[in-house]
Parts: sequence; structure tokens; C-alpha cells
Amino acid sequence: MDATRTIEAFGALAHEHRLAIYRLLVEAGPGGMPAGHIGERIGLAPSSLTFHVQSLQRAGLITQRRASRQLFYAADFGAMNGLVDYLTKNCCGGAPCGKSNSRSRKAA
Amino acid sequence: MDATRTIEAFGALAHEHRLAIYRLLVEAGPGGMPAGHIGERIGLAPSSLTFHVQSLQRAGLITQRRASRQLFYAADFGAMNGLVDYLTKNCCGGAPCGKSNSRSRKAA
DNA sequence: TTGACATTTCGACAATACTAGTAATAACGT
DNA sequence: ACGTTATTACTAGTATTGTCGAAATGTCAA
Repeated sequence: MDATRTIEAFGALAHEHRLAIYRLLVEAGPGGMPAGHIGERIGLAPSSLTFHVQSLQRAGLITQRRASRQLFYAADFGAMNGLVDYLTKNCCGGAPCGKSNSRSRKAA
Repeated sequence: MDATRTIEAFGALAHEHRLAIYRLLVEAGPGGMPAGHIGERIGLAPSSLTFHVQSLQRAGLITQRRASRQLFYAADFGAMNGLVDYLTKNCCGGAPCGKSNSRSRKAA
């Protein structure tokens, strides 16, 4: 995951509706959820929903799959892994930062 | 770290210059770096730099401290911790997702 | 092939973000 | 007090983002 990809992913998640969509899809699991259901749950007009899921998809955070008339969207857990890895590697200058390293400020 | 805070943090990092600034400050360590040096390194007009560091600061990702005439900015590692925690807790529906869980898709 | 359903594309608009020049503020030395 | 340095605040212009209605597309069943 390079800086450009990371920025796209951050940008995709940096919106109330898109973060809600992503969390909904994480909850839904690998099977995903059809676009219509997502729109209902979040409370978005169909065209607005498309706008946002496309943003998430361009960022590589979710995938699309057609099942008959419906389009299912599902979270791509691998991409989220990459994002967490990027943050972990860049948040404390390389040291792991995940649990209780907030105060490891000896590196000057 | 709630959703709103998270969105602010993502938004702050979702920009080429701001991500560069943040990474520079992580590299600089807890001592931080004066605004002028950051602007030189990133190649940004002073007023533009202020715009971006304020965005990072509002999001709680960096701190400000005055030393004589210079204003030092430093990465807030605790905030990054919170962000990573939020992602970890929300990326795989609660399961740890940091290292090799990308393919654990049996939960349906 | 017609009709219904699910979703996307298009177009227009309002709101927000980014950039950078210029003016103002803060700190310091003389 | 004055000039210099470091930085921020103000302002305006341009670009991007978000919203949603209407029209178009793809899918299916009869």
C-alpha cells in the first residue's frame, strides 16, 4: 500500500455516509449486501448511494458482484489490512503502535 | 474514538500534503519540527501550510508548541493509536485483523 | 417483446476544500 | 520604540465534492 492508495482509502472513509456504508458491509460479512438495502439502511437516494459506493470501490475497499437483478457490495478485508499495516508502519516511525505504545517517545 | 472523530482524522490524512506533513512529523519524533521547516520540506506557501497543519491539529493528530519565535508541530501518537484501534475493531467485525486474517471469510 | 424491478449515468446546483497573496500578530535584539 | 524574523489570519479565486431528480441500462419473467 503506497501513499497514493492510502490517501484514496482515507478519502473514501472520510465521510459520514461512506464510513457508515463500509461498517454496514463489514457487519454484513463476505456475502455483502445489495445496493438497495444499503440505501435503505443509510437513508440515501439511489443515485447518491451509487456515488458513494463507487468512491469506496475505486479506493479498493469494497467489491461488487451481480446476482440476478441485484448488485451486491461487500467489504474487502484485505484492503483494510493494508491500511492498518500502513498506519502501523508510519504511526510510530516503524515501531508497532497497536496496543500500548503511545508513550514510547525515547527515539527523540 | 467515535465515528465522528474518526471521520475527521481520515479527512485530515486524506490529502497528499497533509499525509506528507504527518509522516514528516512522525519521522521527526516527539520533538516535532518548526512550521517553516515543514513548509520547506513539503514545498508549500506559508499560508497554505498553516491551512493544512490546522486541519491536522483540529483532527487531534498533531500538537503545537511555541519555542521563542518558532511554532513546533509534533505528531500525537496516541491519536494514531486510537485510529488504528478503531479500524481494527471495525475492519473484520471485531476480530483482530492486523496480520493474517484477510482470508477468514467463513463467518458468512 | 413488453413490463417491472434494481441500479447506474447524466445534469444541474449548492456547499466545501485548496491555494496563495497580502495584512496582521508574536517574539526577539538593539 | 523600531526593525527583523516566524507564523497566522484574512480574502478571493478556482476546483472538487455531495445531493438528488430524471433518463438510461441491465436483468428477468411471462
